[in-house]
Amino acid sequence: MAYTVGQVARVAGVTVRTLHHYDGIGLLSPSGRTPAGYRRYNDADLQRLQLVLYYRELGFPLEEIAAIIDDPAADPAAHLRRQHELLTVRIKRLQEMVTAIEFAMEASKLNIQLTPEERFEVFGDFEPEEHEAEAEQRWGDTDAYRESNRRASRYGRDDWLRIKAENEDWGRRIVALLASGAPADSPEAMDLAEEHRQIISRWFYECSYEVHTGLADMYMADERFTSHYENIAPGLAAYLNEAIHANAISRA
Amino acid sequence: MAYTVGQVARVAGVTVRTLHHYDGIGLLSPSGRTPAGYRRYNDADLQRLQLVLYYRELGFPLEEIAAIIDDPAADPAAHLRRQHELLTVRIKRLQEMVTAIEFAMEASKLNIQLTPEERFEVFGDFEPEEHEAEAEQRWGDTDAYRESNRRASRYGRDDWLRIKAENEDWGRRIVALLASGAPADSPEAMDLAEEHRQIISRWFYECSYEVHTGLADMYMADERFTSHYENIAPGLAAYLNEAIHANAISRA
DNA sequence: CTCCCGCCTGCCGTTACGTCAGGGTCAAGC
DNA sequence: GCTTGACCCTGACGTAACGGCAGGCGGGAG
Repeated sequence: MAYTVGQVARVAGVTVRTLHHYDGIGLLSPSGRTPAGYRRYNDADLQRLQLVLYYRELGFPLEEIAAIIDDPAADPAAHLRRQHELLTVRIKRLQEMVTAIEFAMEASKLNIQLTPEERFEVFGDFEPEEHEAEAEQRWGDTDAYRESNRRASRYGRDDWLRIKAENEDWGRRIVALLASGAPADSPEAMDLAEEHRQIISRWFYECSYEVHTGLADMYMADERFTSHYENIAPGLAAYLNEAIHANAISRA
Repeated sequence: MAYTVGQVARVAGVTVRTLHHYDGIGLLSPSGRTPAGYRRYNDADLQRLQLVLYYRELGFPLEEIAAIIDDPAADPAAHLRRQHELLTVRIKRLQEMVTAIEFAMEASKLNIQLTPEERFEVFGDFEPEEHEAEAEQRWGDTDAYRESNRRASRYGRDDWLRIKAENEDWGRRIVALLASGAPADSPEAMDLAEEHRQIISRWFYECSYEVHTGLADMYMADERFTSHYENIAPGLAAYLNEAIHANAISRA
């Protein structure tokens, strides 16, 4: 029913010094002391310690942990639910890192060179939530968006490598075409626009000509997309936009 | 091809100060400087940074990370394999925490009270590896051991709750019997011994009478087991041992 | 009564940065 | 050519979460 520091430390897998520290900062003070001044922990203290350790494992600073635990509006069950949720989020994050590693392993086997952005995708501050929120706002709750998400979540590393390879191949060809001076409404340019549409259809969602031109206009309106294409080759964004429109008109 | 601190920081999701720090301690010094003294990072630096961040995420101290990365006997592929392995270990650990949480949620729903040991199972220093290594040494590569492991790995929280409940029920009854003064070779004691054998058979592995008596002797020889039973009630370990032997003889 | 282990309270050390302070740099715009 | 704002530099001190040690009391086994 009552435990000394050493016993608590052993069963909880922490050091005595840690318990002293938690006592010192008021995060976990034992419910009592012996006449000699020895700390005595009871079951309630252990329960609290368990909460502390879980939240600590999840990366919270101790001060915040104190606030969370002392929140009067949180019963034990609420903590369990919360920790469960946080744990699954962390696991998901680590699994993303695993797929990133697997991706890199595949890429290195195939001698594909990763860009810095790809390298740090899992760390970078592109903030998937932000991204996703923006995409949702922009795309709305359209069928295409949901379809894309549904399909994308099914792809494995091999698929992504294929997509990447296809995309890079296509990119090289349109850059070459732009450099060659062929106009954006030339048959070659329109063919590449058509190919772009089919890549999207094959891998992400059914992309009609109408949807395709809408996509092209969005590319132009969104600085993030234009800068992406402009970085590949200056003038490419506008060139692609024009080619997509020409293609849609000629095939309609 | 060459990046400033700020650019590197943004893409890698760290602060500029962190890069300064890594430079300061020699963990990651940029390959060059501009005439004005600005740090210039190239692709190789970014690659190294990526390694650093992965190992950091995995909880390694920076000094150790430097040693790992500068290990001449580790090519990029080896790092990928290593990180992959470490990540899966961490994921497994977190998943154990999840099952522990789920276990606690179930237990709290059913109003079952957890013991401190159970509470800290996932943290405690019982060191599963140590445990497992010992069990393997002790049990050898027996069929029973493998069977037990195979079955145990299939159980979910509900199963464990059932096992726990059954076990506690059995425990209460044998403690009561011991307290009642019934001798260890009384029919009641032998019935409880038989029940013990069947619990093991049902949940873990086929437990013959011979195996059962062997198990009982091992309990007696192993201080960890005896102290477990002695903690429940003094004299219980020896009582159970005797009852199991009596039961095996009478049914043989 | 002694011995050894466990507990106590300072107090300084360490890791991995955060956070200014004080001062140069660079590209853009007037 | 000059300003301006964003970006870079080097100290230097601060912080969180303990680790580790010193110096001293407590307590039960022999």
